[in-house]
Amino acid sequence: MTKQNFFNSVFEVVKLIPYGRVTSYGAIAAYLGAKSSSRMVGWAMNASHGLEEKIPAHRVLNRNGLLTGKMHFGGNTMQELLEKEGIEIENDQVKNFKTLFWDPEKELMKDFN
DNA sequence: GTGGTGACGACAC
DNA sequence: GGTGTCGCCACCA
Repeated sequence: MTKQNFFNSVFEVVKLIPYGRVTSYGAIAAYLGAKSSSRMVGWAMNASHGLEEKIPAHRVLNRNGLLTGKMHFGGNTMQELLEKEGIEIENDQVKNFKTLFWDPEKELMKDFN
């Protein structure tokens, strides 16, 4: 629980995203208590590039389930990774996003109970 | 210390 | 409903 920095906390949450599930920047931001600062989540993802830790940033999408950051993965890497996990992508957007959506606050709180 | 920037979100038009 | 604008806060130059 090295909550040294904001984006470090983001990594902790992102790494908790289960296989074949996705979440949104806003959800993570809200979990960290800064839903208004969803940009910071994306900024944290930017830092995940050079990290040794394997951050499944491809599972983090924007509020619409759109693969906003696929360009940062390089081409369609992000989409291929999601499809490899059984997630259907259509027009750079996750199908059944509402179903595959993984809310950290909800899921983690359920785990505590 | 100040200013600019950003893988977003919400609201206004 | 699509587009434009503001806000939000951490990080870098």
